[in-house]
Amino acid sequence: MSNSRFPVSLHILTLLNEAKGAVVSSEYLAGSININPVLVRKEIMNLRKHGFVESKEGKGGGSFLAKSASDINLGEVYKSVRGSNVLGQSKNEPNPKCPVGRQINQHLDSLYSDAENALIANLSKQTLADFASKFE
Amino acid sequence: MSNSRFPVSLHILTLLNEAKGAVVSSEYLAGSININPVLVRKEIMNLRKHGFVESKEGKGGGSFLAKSASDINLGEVYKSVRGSNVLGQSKNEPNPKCPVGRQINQHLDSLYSDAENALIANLSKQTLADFASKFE
DNA sequence: TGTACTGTAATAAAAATAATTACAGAATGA
DNA sequence: TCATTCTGTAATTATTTTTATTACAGTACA
Repeated sequence: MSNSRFPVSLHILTLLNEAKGAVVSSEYLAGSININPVLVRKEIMNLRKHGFVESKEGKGGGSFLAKSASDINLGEVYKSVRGSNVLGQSKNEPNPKCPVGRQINQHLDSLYSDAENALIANLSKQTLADFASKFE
Repeated sequence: MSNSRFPVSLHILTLLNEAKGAVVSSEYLAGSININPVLVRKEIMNLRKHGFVESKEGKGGGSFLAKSASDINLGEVYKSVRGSNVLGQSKNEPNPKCPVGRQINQHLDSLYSDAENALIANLSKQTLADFASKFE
C-alpha cells in the first residue's frame, strides 16, 4: 500500500466536510493537498466505492460527503485504504529449507493482524467529525 | 522506513534464539531469510545498537542474542526499527494557503502517534520467547 | 454546443528499497 | 606469521514502488 493513502484520504474527507455539502472539484482538492489531481480522483474512487463520498460528473461536478461526518469512522477509512499490512509485507520469500523460514510468514501474519486490529480499534474511537473539529 | 525491517529483524532474532547462544554468521541468516547478507548486517547493526544482539568479528564470528528471549519485547523491537510513522509520512507538503492544509500535519501527527502507541502496546504483549515458541 | 468537470488508461519520472561489489580490519588457527 | 573467514561499512547499481504527467472519452450544464 502506498504509505500516503490514508493521509490523503483523510485530507480529502476533511476538505469535503469543510465544504458543508457543496461540490468540490478534484483540482481544488489536489491544490490543497498539493498532489496530482489524478491521484485525488483515484483516491476518491476508492472513497466512493466504500460509501464515504459521492461524485457528480460534468461541468460544475466534483465530490461531496455521502454521509454525515459523525458517521464516518476513521478506523473504517483506514481499512478502506490499507492494502497490505502495516508492519511489513508478507510477500517476502524466506528459504523453505529452513525450519524457521518455512513457517515464519504464517506467524508474522497473525502477529500483524493482531497488532493492526489494535491500531484500527484505536482509530475507530474517532469519527471524521471529531477530527475535523480540530480545525475550527 | 523500509517496510520489511521489522519482519527481517524478527526473523533474525528468531534464528538467533534457535541457535541457543551459538554464534551465527550473517551469511547463514541471509540464506534463511533469503535476502542479501549486507542487509542482514545492517539490520544487526541496529539490533546491536539497541542491545538485542551482540556480534563477534573475525573468523568464526557472527551474532548471538545479547539477552534472554523472554527479555526481548516485540514492541521494543518494533520501536527500534520504525523510522517514520506507520500510517503515512508527514513529509507531505500541503498547501499552506489552505486553512486545512496549513494545520493538517500536526493533527495527523497526533492521530498517528496515538494509533501507533496502540499498536506498540499490542506488540508489547509478546516477547521473543513467546514468538519463538510457535516454531516448536 | 462549448466548457468544465469526472473517469480511466498509459506512460514517464522520481523516490525508496534492496542487491551487489569491494575492501579494510579483526579473530582464528595451522 | 599468514592464509582464512568472518564483520563493518561505503559506494554503486538494479529493482520496485510510488507519484506525476499526459491524454482523451464521456457527462452535465448553461
